Amino acid sequence: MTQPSPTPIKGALQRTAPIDSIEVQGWVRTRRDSKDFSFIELNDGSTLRNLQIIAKNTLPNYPAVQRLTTGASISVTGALVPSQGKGQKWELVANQIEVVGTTDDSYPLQKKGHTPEFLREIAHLRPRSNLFSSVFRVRSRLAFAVHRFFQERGFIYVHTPIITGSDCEGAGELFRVTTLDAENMPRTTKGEIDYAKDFFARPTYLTVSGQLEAEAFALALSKVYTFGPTFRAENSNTSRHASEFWMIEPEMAFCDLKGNMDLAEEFVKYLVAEARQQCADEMELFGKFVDKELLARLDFVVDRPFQRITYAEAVELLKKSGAKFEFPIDYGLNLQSEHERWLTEKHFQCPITVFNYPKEIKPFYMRVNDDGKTVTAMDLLVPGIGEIVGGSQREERLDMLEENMRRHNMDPTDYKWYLDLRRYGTVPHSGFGLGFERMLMFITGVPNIRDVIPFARTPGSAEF
RNA sequence: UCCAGCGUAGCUCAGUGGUAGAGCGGUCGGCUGUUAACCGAUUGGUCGUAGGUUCGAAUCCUACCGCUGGAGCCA
Repeated sequence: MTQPSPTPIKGALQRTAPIDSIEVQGWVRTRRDSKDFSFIELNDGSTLRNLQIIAKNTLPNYPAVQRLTTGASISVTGALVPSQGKGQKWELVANQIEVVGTTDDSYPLQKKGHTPEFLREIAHLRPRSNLFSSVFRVRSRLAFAVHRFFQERGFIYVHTPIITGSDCEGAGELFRVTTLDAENMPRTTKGEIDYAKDFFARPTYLTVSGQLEAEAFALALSKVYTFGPTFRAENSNTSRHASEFWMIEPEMAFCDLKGNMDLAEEFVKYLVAEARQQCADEMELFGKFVDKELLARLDFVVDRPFQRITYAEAVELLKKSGAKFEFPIDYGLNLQSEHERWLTEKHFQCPITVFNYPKEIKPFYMRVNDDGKTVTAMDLLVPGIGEIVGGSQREERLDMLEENMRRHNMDPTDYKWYLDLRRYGTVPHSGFGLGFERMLMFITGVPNIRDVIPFARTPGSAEF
C-alpha cells in the first residue's frame, strides 16, 4: 500500500498497520549515528511527538545525511514499520531522503532545553521547540473550541469594529489611529489639532472592547459573542498584560447576572475539559516541565462547582482572615491582587466568582442593584492568574444609565446610539469579557503572557 | 510608571579588587538499535553600553539600555 502525498507525522504515528511507502516532511530535531545507519528524530509540528527515521548507510546521499544537524528540513520516503527499539511504536526506514534546507552551527536551538526567556528573543524560531509548538497547538484548539461552545448554544458570532471612535469605554489607554502627518498636524484657528482633516474626520482609536457594539447586536440577535483582537496602550509591564491580545465577549439579551455567571463558569470548564481531552500530549508536557500541579488543579476545576461570594462577603472574609496584607482591605476599596490571591489560592483553593461590587469602583454601564449602592459586576478569579473574566448585567433603564454617565463625568449626548438601545425596546441583558491569553496561561500553566502569543506586543517591544 | 534583582562563551551558570572558568552545544575521532546516547579530544569571550575610582575592575561607583519578579491598571 502506498500513500501518494506527504503524511503528517501525527497521522503516521497513529497508524494501526505498517505501510510500505510513505512520505513525510519536517525538521530534524536530533540525529544519532549508529554503526551502519543514522537515527533521525523528525518533527513537523502536527504533533508533539517525533518520528524516528532510520537512514541506512546504503543511501546514495548518506554522507549528506550524516551532516544533517538540528533544524535542517528534509523530505523522507520509506516504509513505516514497528520499531525495534523502545520508546516508540513506529519508525520509518528511509529509502530516500531529500535534504531540503540545511542549517549551520549558528542555529540557536539545541537538543537541550532552553529557557522561555531565551526562546522569546528568537520568536521566529521558537515554534520549533516542544514547549512553544505545544502552546500554539493548544491555542489553536481552544480558539476552535470557543466558537464551538457558543455556536452549540445558539450564539451569533459578531465582528465588532477594530477601529473605534469611542474613546471612553473606561478601559485603559487607547492607541490612536490616524493618517495625519505627525510632523505637520493640521490646526484649527484655535491652534488645536483639526481632526476634521483626519481620515475618519474625527479622532479614532484601536478598540479596547467590543462590548458596546455587542450590546447593540444582542438587542437584536438575542445571544451574540465576539472573539477578536483588542488593544491597550497602557504602560503595563507585567507577566499578565500585553498591548495586543484576544478577547471573547458574549452578550445575552433577557439575561440577568446569575445567568451571566452560570455561562462564564460553564465556559471556563468547557475550555479546560477540551484541553484535557483533546491535547493530552501537550498537557502532559506542561504538567511535567511547566507546572507539576497543573493537571491536578485543572481536573479539580472541571469537577467541582465554582464558589460564589458577594464583594461584601469577600471583604468580611479578608478582614477576618488574620492574614497580613500590604494594602488595606475595607468596604469600598478595590480588591488588590494579594486579596484576590488569598481568596482563590488560600481560602477557597478553587476558582471563585465575586459579584455585587460597590458602584463607585465599577464602570458606568453596570446595572445598579436595588440597594442603590452596588452594581451587578462579577469577576471570575482563578488561582495563579487572578481575574480571568470580568462582566456584569448592563444598566437597561435609560434614566439610570444617564445618571451613571453623569456620575462618571461622561456626557450622555456623546453616547446617543448606546442610549437608543435603552430608548427603543430595552431589555435586561448581560455579558462578560474573557482574556483568551489569560485562559491559555491558566490552562497551560505558562506563567508569562508573552509566551502564549505567537509574536507578543508589549511596551517597548514589537520586534517581529 | 514605581520597587527589587539580574546582564560573563551559542545556551545555563560559577567567578566579589590581582593570568577569563565549568557543564551543555558545536567540531573532529571512537563505540554503538540509539532515545536529551556514551567515551576521548577540541573549539569557543569587547564580562550589556558609556563614563568614573584604583598601580590594577567581570568584581567598587554613576548614568543609560535590556531582561526577570512584584505593584499599579486591567482581560
